[in-house]
Amino acid sequence: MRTHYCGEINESHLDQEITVCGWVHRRRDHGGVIFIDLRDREGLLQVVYDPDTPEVFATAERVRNEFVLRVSGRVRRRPQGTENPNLATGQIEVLGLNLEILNASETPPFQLDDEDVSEEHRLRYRYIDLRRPEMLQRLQLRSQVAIELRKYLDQHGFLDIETPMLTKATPEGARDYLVPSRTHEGSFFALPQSPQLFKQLLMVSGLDRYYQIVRCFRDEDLRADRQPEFTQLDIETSFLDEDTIMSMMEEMLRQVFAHVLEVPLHDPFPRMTYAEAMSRYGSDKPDLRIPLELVDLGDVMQAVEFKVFSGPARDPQGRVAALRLPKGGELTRKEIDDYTAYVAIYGARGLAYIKVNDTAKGREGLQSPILKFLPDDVIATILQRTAAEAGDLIFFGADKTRVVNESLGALRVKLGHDRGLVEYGWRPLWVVDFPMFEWDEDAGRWISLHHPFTSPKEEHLELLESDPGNCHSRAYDIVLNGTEIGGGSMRIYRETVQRKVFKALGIDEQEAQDKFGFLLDALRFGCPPHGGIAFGLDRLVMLMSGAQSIRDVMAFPKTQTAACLLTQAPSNVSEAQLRELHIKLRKKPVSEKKQ
RNA sequence: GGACCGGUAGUUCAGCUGGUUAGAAUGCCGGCCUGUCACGCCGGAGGUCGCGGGUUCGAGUCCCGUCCGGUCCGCCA
Repeated sequence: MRTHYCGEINESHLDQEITVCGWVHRRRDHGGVIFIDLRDREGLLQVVYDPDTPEVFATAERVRNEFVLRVSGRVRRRPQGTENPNLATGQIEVLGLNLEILNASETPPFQLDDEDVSEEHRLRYRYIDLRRPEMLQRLQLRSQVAIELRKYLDQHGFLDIETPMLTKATPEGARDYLVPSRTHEGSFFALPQSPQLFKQLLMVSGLDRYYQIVRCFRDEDLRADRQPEFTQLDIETSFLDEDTIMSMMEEMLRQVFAHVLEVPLHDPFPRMTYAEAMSRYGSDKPDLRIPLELVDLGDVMQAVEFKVFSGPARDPQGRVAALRLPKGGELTRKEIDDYTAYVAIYGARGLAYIKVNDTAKGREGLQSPILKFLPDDVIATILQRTAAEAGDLIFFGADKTRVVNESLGALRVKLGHDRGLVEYGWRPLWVVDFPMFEWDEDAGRWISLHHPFTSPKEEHLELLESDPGNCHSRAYDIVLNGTEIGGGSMRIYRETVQRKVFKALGIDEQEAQDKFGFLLDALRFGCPPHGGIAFGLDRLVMLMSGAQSIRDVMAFPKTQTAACLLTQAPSNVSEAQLRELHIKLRKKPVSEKKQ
């Protein structure tokens, strides 16, 4: 019978006899007594065994680290001078009167108080890694966040409705995880990339406020914030417009942050158009904690002799922009070279810069290999627009707009972190007014920026055919401290509009019918105007817990090659299993990986 | 598909321009210690240097390949 958690015992239990269960965090012998620090998910409690109880003392001597114990004893104040201020339970201890070894343990593969254990070992022995207080707290936080989200949504009339895990492959978007059908030879289910279409169908049904905390699957390469299976808070509503949905979602997040972290978030969250975000930050998910901004210089660079600048300045697809780094004059040549290499990752062919020594002296107060290419009036404009001060460094990007945005946008974030410019706090932001499409060079067609079910702006409906590139959508993303934690949109609810969007995407009638016939059908049977949003729960909890990767807020994450080190999945299966699924392997599977 | 970093006792790491018996800390085992709590002291065990090949009189170290872990680009409607 468990009566208490170790970490819960406090002065209110003084002189009481209590029973706790837990793992031996550390056993020490000293002065003829045995000290056992017993650990559970709530914390540590020190239990003392002395030779006055010889039988129990003998058992205590057999105890090793990570043994599982049930301990009974009397709570007492620690003797004067032996209190441990580092422990929540450090003022009291338990005089052990009984001791049951529930299970022994081998020496664990790594020490729980070692913070530098490789992730490989942590994942291989995840069940031990999760014993660490840091990991337990993250999972507890995750649970609290989920509860607060559910509470808010329940109070606002949302229904939690489950949708299929075995569903239909989607032609657009990420790669699907496929599941072969045994009963339909040669056919496959796909695991859902998101429940997008099912939640829209629920709107057709009149379940006008839906939510689900749901696993989603995407067979794409991994990142620190991307796992092949991840959890989404999926939401859809009918008859509400985007302003209403956004303010409702804001309120939900404010409530979660207030209740879980006791942190107030802005009210309301600021909003910014996609165009402004790209222009000022080179990113559609700007980290507003970093006080650096891109400044456009295309207009003044068109006439300069320096082709590196004038070329992109004259190119309608090009951009010339500056990024001022306060006190950047301190950077060494090596550091600047490193940043040049850094922006090269994003396709930038160089990283021009000007060191500002004295703003009053004009050209003479500056230092840069490119100065000789720039006339005085251009230099004056640069200094004026960037608001440069003595000691600053101004970086330049000049290339295709996409390359300038990605490279300077990434540089801005890196400089912010490297130079300690990231401000403390939470900076949520709505990004709105996205383009419907972007041009895919390789495919030679337009593709959805959001997804094919996103509604175009009413006033842009005609542009679907005449000028898709300038057609904007009713989509909105929510960004927190530079991480996209959610995205949503008003959906298409009229069949004719949906057909036009498919057409703009190069999906012909036949394919539209094959892949999305059920949706087009549904839209004909009284589909209400609707819209929603989906939050990345892992990313949200990662930010709230200060973790560096979503793996740290998932109990059993996968490695970068999408493998599970704990179970050794994926693995080979028997010939018989494959035969039932009508699958023939072309090659013999590679032999099992070594342990 | 690509770039970069890493892989050496159980764990975290050091190991220089190649050199003879591969080290430290911690953990583990044994002994000592009358209140420890990162206890302390003494002793001990513990290694296919990820794997394969090559260069060399000689490889943990250099070269090639490969596997694994990580960060990133591409990819992620």
